[in-house]
Parts: sequence; C-alpha cells; structure tokens
Amino acid sequence: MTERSPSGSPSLLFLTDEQLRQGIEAMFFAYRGFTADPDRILAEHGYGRAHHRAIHFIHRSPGTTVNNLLSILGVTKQSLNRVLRSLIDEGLVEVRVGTRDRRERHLYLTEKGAALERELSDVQRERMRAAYRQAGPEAVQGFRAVLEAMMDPQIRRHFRDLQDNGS
Amino acid sequence: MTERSPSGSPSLLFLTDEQLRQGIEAMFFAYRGFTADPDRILAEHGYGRAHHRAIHFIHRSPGTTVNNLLSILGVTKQSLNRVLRSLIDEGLVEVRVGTRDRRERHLYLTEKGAALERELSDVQRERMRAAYRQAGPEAVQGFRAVLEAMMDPQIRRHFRDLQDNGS
DNA sequence: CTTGGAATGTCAACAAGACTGACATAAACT
DNA sequence: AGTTTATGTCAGTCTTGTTGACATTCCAAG
Repeated sequence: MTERSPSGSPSLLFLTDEQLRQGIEAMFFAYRGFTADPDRILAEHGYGRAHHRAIHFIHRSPGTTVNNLLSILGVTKQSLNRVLRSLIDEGLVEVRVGTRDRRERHLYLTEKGAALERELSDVQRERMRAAYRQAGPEAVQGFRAVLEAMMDPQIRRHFRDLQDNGS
Repeated sequence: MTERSPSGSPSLLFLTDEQLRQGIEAMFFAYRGFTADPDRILAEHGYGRAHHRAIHFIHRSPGTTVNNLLSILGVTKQSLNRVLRSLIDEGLVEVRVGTRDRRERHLYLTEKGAALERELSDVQRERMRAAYRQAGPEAVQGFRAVLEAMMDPQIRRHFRDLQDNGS
C-alpha cells in the first residue's frame, strides 16, 4: 500500500521479478509437499493421484454425475473412465443410474471407498493444519486469497460452488 | 490467537475439517491455474513441464551440476537425463565439463534457452503478479508463509538456499 | 413418432514423464 | 590399486494424460 514501483506507477504492490520468482518456486515446492503424504498411501494401495482426485470429489459431492466430475477435474472422459472403472470394479465407488435422467450415472463412495478417503484426507489435512499453525492465523487468510486469485475464472466458480455446498 | 478448539486444546488456531478441506481444494485448483499458461507455451514448442522445471532451475542457478538439479527436482537421473538430452540436442542448454572436478557437468542456458525461459516466466510471473495484486499486500506474506510451512524440511532448505543466492 | 443431440461407455493407439534395475565410463579420493 | 562419485545410457514398466472412432441409451423437440 505504501510502496510504489520505481517507474512511479500507482500499483498497490511493488514486486520485483525476484520476489515473483520466489513465489513461483514456493508454489512448486509446496505442491510437492502437499501431495507427498497421500502419494505414499496411494502407492500402498496401488492407486495414483488421479484416483485420489476422483475419490475426493465424489466424497465431497456424493451423487455427482460423471459429466460434473469431468468439468471439475479437467480431464477427458476416457481418462476419468479408466480411473473410475478401477474404483468401481474394486468396490470403492458405487454407481447409481439417475432416476429422473437415466443416462446419468451418479457416483457414491462405498464404505471401503470412504475408508480410503478418510485415510488420505487425514494425512493431507494434518499437513495443512500444521502449515496453518506454523504460519499463523492471518497467514491463512492471505494464503487462501492468493490461491483463489490464481485460479482460472471458470474453476474459481466451481471452487466457490463447492464451498457453498460444503458448509 | 484468541480462538481455541471446542475440546479446549491450547492450539493457536481452531480449524474445522471443512476449512482445511477448502484449503486443500484451493491448492489443487490454484496449481492448475499456476501451470496453465506455461503449459500452453511449452506445448507449442513440443516440450512439457519437466523441461520447464529444468530450464527454470538452470536459469536460476547457472552452472549448476546434474546432481544438484536432481536433488532439487526430486526425480531420477534417468528421468532428468531424458529431458536434459533433448534440451541439449536442441541447443537450449549448454554443458561444460567442470574444471576443478572434470566428472561434473555444469549446465547453462544458451541464448535460445534463455529466450524460452523468458517467455515462460513472463506469463507465469504475470499471473502471480495479478494474483498478488488482487489479494493485497498482507495476503502475499501469508501466502508465502503457508507455502513454506507446507514444504518438506529438506526442500525448504533448498528453497531458502535459492532465495539467498537469488538476492 | 421420429429424429437429433446429450450423456455415457468403451476400444485402440499413442505420448509424456515418472519409475526400477543394470551396466559403463571417467575421474577423484584414499 | 581399489573404491566411491558423477554421469550417462539401455531396457522395461506404470500412470495418466491425449485423440479418434463408435455404440448405447434416452430425453426432448419437431
């Protein structure tokens, strides 16, 4: 607020390329830490990150359709289908044909699926909680604000929809 | 600071699972936005994210060795070598045999490599700058603090080393 | 009632990028 | 002289993404 760029521009922040670069690197390294714990658990079960993402969002929005999941995950249906197939075949996800529109497939976690979801989200939340605690309460606000600003607009809408449903 | 958990534990922050889950999703969606612009450019040039990472860190630490790069990127030498080979063959990276230790290969960007680096980091910095501006100055501090706290300790050391060299 | 289009599933082929394991070479260290 | 270190490379595998093609089901509009 008080700083201005050397060129005299009235921007709110004066940020050197070096500061921005550090933000970029922080994002890269932090994302590795962010996925490290779930990756270990997934490997034990013979799954990958793609399975985690599917499980996460099915847990988050039980009964979601395949198409809905596709637009959230941003992958092709073929790619999602491969992942979904293994989750269904191995009894982690249950499919129910839509009652109103019987083309739609509504997805739910089974007890087994919910158990893995819990295992995965426990470690991930724990890391998030530890980071939040270490960084302090004000930091959490800032963290969330920057992340939201970094999303593509369409995704930001998805994100906010999820928030509204979730609480 | 002022809040406490309902169980009465003396933690600094009271964070519901729901709040933590939102942080996790924010991280996932934001990372997609974070990589979206470079991904587009890389695809035009026939490269991938792995090339971007190599280029980034060679630019950041000119003359870095293969081993050093390996420990920063956290991949196997076979994986890095594939990427490095194409960058060298196509004249984006130059290799110089070490003078003190002639086993070491020191890596530098060529003019062509530096040009691509600039192209990539321009768009990525622009997104970072926009997110920072949108979120405000205090948010940037918090963002950085949480990201650092989320890194694995060894990586955090790497990260801080880079910062010290960078400025 | 028919037809168009939407939602879904599936097959095949391919590519990037990660992995392991094994082996080769050169240089440095002891 | 023997060992360790730094690097490169070959071969094979896995996950996860892609495109393209095609089938099925079924709602909804004409």
